[in-house]
Amino acid sequence: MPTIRDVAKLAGVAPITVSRVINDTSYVSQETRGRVESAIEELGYVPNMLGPSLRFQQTLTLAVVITDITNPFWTTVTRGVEDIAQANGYSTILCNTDESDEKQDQYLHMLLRRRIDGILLVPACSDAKPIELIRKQAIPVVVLDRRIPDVDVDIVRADSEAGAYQLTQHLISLGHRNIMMLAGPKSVSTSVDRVDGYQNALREANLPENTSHVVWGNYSQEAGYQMTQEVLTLTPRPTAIFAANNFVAVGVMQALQEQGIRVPQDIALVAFDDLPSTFTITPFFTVARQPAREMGQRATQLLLERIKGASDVPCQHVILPTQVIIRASSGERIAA
Amino acid sequence: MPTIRDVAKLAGVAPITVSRVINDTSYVSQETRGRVESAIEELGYVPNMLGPSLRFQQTLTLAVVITDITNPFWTTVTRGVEDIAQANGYSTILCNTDESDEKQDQYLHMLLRRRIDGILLVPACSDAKPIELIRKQAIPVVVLDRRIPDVDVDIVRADSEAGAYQLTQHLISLGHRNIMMLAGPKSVSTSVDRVDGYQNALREANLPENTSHVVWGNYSQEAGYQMTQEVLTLTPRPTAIFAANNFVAVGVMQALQEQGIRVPQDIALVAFDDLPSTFTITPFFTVARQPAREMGQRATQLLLERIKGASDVPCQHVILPTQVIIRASSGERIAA
DNA sequence: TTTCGCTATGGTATGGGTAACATGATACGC
DNA sequence: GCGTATCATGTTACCCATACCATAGCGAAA
Repeated sequence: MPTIRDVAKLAGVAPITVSRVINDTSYVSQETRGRVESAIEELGYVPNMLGPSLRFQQTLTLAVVITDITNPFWTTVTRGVEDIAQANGYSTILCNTDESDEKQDQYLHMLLRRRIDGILLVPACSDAKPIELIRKQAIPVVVLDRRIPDVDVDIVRADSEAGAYQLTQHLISLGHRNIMMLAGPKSVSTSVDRVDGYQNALREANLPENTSHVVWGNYSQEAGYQMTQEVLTLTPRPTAIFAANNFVAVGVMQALQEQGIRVPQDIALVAFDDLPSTFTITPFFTVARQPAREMGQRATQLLLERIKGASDVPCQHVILPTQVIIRASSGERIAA
Repeated sequence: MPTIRDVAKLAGVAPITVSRVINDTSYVSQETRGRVESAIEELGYVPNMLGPSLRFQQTLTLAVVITDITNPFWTTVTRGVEDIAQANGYSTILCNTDESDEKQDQYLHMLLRRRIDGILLVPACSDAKPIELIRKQAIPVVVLDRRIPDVDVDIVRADSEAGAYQLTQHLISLGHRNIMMLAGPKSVSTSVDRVDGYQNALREANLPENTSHVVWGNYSQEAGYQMTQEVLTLTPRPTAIFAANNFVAVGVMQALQEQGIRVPQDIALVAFDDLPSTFTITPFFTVARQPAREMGQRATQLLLERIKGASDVPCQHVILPTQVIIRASSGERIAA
């Protein structure tokens, strides 16, 4: 593969002159420029970034570490990241941890060895360790979507609590008094926040304490399916179900359909996270939609500011609003 | 950030000794090893890959260039790539071109500047240029999913033609004689192959020439929606529709539902590519499923062999079989 | 005429890890 | 007692692009 020296030799100039032609950083005569450009063309020269990366400790690379690449919510967040990264001349590396702490650790070490310039992290656990690991290398990091207790770090997330509060309120306003919450893992802050929002709505509606029913599981379709089967054996049977995310909601629907239970006639259903329109033939779920792309954009802007040296500014905690979209799955007002 | 020299100084040894401890490449006494390990721990030292990458022209990085990150088919292929890459000590960079030739070009140049070790490319167009660009830098490349005419290059793809042939045959066996094919772009080989499979099936069933009806569009839900609206104005109305991919199928369903046309009672529907089970509440579409994850794995194995220097072996063209899954959307046998 | 600024080009040092080579020390066999 | 194998550690050079400093010609202002 040709180097800048090969180009220089062919054009009869010094390497630095070739560099100047490529980056337009200083005076080069038209005549010399022409010779250099021909040489570049002839050799098919592509500059090697690794030299400057090593020299100037800057790789112009960001990393996005997400927990589930099959969830369109995360791929949409990733697009938001790319929007801003690309506009600022940065490339992105996408890492998928599958919610595994171990995989996350592997990826983080890999990223540190590569000396990437910044990390956008969706933590696989509510642990301070990964943040400390990154901080020790003085690499800027912005946490996405999830709170981490007892760590002062930049965070960009959606308002899970308010969204869950509104969804629950919507169900209550329709007359529901026995609402089942099918939550994600206890170790993930969004899951905890959504349960809090749900319980706050119940409390503020002055419903008796024992109306709160929460089943903890995880953010997957299988979990939604199993939790629903469990819930259907209860008496009295809940009149509404709150699914903590989109995958859980699909699992719920599968279990209900299998048992011949109709939504919303027999049981009302609401969920967090919208499903992508590219897959849902008829939008059906009443949901709290998170501004996924904007989350990615905001987080990346913040990260780039940190990279550019705003290290004295105190850590920010950006909370974006969710949007409740009422559709068929939550049904009409029911009799008391 | 500490370097190997800082560690060496603290441990009272030469940098190379630290290197030997980390990589276990030569003799180091237990006592020295202990001192070095403590120093690494104390400084929180993480080796900088950029040094060796520059020196030995090896970044231990592969790139996957896909055309649509929102399509789970491609994220599944990507997982297959990661399976093999990670097992061999390689990291992957994921690039999303959105079927744009220009974006593809930008990404490829970025990857070349980074001196990644190999590229898995889903070409955004049937053009030989991107391959030539990569080849000029002597970087191994394996093409995924799509044929490129007049270029000798390794390819791993699914058998679009056979899958389309079988799906069409299935419709014919159910009595359909007026089957509409809603294809992808003419510039993408899978689209062309699926049309060929469809037409071959018609021909072999000895159906009259004029039974072949193809509308060219692209692989999106919007296109499926629009093409369907167009098709519904035809007389006689087709009794069956063949959607060239999963997104198109969803668009078809939306258009049909809007017009109150039932599937499969009024129109039968088959499609290429399965929808992920995490989204589909009840699997409904009769589809030809491609072995996505396996495609990624096979392609990566091949790429790694090329990287390890099997450059004299002639280019391979791996074609994996598709699997036809018959579900409700294609319906029962109809009257002639 | 001298000084200054602008144009145009080049030499050298730098960054971090490690292959290749070099240097000792100890141990063992004959 | 000497050659040889093994253990243990160190020195130097290298990869590539470019910031920094240096050089020199030329025209214009002082």
